[in-house]
Amino acid sequence: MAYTMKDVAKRAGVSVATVSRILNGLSGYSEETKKRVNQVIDEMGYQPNAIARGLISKKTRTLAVLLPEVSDLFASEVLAGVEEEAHEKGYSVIICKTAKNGVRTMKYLQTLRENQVDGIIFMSETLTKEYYEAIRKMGASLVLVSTRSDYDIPYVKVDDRQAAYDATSYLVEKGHRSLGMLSGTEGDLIATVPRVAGFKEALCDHGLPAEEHRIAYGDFGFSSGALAMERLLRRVPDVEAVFCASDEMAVGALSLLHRKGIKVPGEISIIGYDNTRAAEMAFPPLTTMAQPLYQMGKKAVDIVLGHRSAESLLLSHQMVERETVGQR
Amino acid sequence: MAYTMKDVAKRAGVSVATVSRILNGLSGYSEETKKRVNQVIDEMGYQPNAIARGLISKKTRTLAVLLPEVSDLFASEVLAGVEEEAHEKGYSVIICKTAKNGVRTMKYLQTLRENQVDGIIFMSETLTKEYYEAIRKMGASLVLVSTRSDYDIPYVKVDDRQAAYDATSYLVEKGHRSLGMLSGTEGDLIATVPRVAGFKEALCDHGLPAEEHRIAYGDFGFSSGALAMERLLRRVPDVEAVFCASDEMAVGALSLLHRKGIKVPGEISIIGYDNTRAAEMAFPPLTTMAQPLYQMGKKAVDIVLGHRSAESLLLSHQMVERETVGQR
DNA sequence: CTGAAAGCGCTAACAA
DNA sequence: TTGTTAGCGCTTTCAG
Repeated sequence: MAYTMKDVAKRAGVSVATVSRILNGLSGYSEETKKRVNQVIDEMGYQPNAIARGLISKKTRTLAVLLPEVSDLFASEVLAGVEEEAHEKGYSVIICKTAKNGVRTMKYLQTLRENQVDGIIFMSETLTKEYYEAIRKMGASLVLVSTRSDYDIPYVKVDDRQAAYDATSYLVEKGHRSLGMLSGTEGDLIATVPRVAGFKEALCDHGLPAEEHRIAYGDFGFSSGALAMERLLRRVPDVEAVFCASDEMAVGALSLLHRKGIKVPGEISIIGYDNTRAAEMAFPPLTTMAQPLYQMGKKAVDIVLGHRSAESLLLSHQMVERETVGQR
Repeated sequence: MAYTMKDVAKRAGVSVATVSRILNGLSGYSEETKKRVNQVIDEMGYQPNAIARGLISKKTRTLAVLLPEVSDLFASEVLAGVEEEAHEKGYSVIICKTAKNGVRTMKYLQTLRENQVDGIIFMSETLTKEYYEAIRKMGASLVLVSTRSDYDIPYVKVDDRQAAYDATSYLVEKGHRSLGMLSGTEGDLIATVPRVAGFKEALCDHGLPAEEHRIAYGDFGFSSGALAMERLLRRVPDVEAVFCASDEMAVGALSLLHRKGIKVPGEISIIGYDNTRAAEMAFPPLTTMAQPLYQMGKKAVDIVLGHRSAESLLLSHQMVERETVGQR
């Protein structure tokens, strides 16, 4: 059995109250007793029990991250940022895979409540009313990452419409005139609609055709990227450059193009989105519209801990030029 | 303020002991009171407080995973398995990035002790005496993933030497005679030495040259793969097939080969290790020696929870044939 | 400057 | 079948 505060108190010849004060840096003891108590603590190798502390303080110094999928390049990059910042601030982080499943998510929310987590970081999904209510009731603070909601909840994300607009414009500036897009899940209000809007808007503003058939939908994944690219090729045989809604889809497209013997960027230019590790590992290295994923994770923690006045953050996107976009 | 058991007891006209019994499925109450209490619980939306429960039971139903890096294809795949199995068993999982740093690791271990985690899953690193002692003192159960130690601690991993042996033999069977290896960090007892040994052994058994200069060391990462491949090419210009100690290094090699205009598998065959997502996303899709990463995560949880009698598990590796190895 | 004592919300003897 | 009560290890008044 590990030592308790009582043991320390007894051995140091003081009361537990005094030990507690010293441990918590409060006032109310002499330098002398402090020294003595600290010495005893070292001798005994005493460590406070965070559970007991949490029972009283109602604070557990624990955060939870809810994400659709753990083994996902996008998510794990953000997660890395969360872990780092939380660690620096002295918090632990619990991971919860929602699998975009309502029942599973609610079950997690219940566990989190029982475990009294202090804050929740909710990623890449729509916050339903049910989720929102559950979180509100448990009294945890909340921040959204890469999504937003109608409720007044702080979020940290990139301006997707603008980023898509900029990526598309970049392609146009490189001289491409027949553009196409490999989009994410059709109808996805969070990650698809704004990007499609940005894509079309950029084309319109540049006086280029923006018909619906220039957009091939997928699901953000690698295979869907290859499939969507194939469809796009059929529908727009003269396509010169393609904006992809995720790096994974872009890499899928690259793969298909390789297979067909179509040169990138020689014949077709490809631009990705996210700047996950997949982008640097692609061949040729993928030019992409970067989201500051790691930073987003760190900022989310700052916000959820209230160090950043619960303000939403629109982080800036950035073009990362590698080798899949050519000049025409 | 959320309701407590006392509130429920009062409202249902029973004692807290009875409520507790009902909640924990113990015996000692009539069907009638059970019904009434449960109804009150629903009405009030009462939820037990796991912190208070943990204070008494000394069990928190929380597991921790210690890994060198969060945003790593290998680690996140294992992590996904851990999360899934833990969730099924009703446990939460805390992530701790060690960054292969002793101070950081010890700090985490202290936090974990204060938070009374029930079990620790320690991944891909050497368990130092210091770590071991700390974990033993806190009384958490422990399991090693993708590593092992001199202490008698259960582990779940693949037989690296054998897997490397098999991968190399596969290359030989395909008719390749001048082989090379892109290895991980030189001297790494866990992930490098056994694989190098397996590689050499296979070559010897097949009567092929296995000189040290056929092995180029890197650090398991993408860039180091490209660099190592370049070195290997200089040292063994006629190399026909290369066994890589990780998929990332293999993809790095692929990248360099593309750049040099060397055809894979036409001129050189490449085989990876791990079967992470990088393998399927590579071009050409990477043939690789798969480790059952997700399964390893799940098994680790089973072991650490004692559902598997603290037995070590040597999971079987498996060749995943894709398109980077040719017949000669 | 220090200690006694009352909880935090729950479990588990021990009684009844 | 039920209730009473003594803690779990700690924080925090309130006295001294």
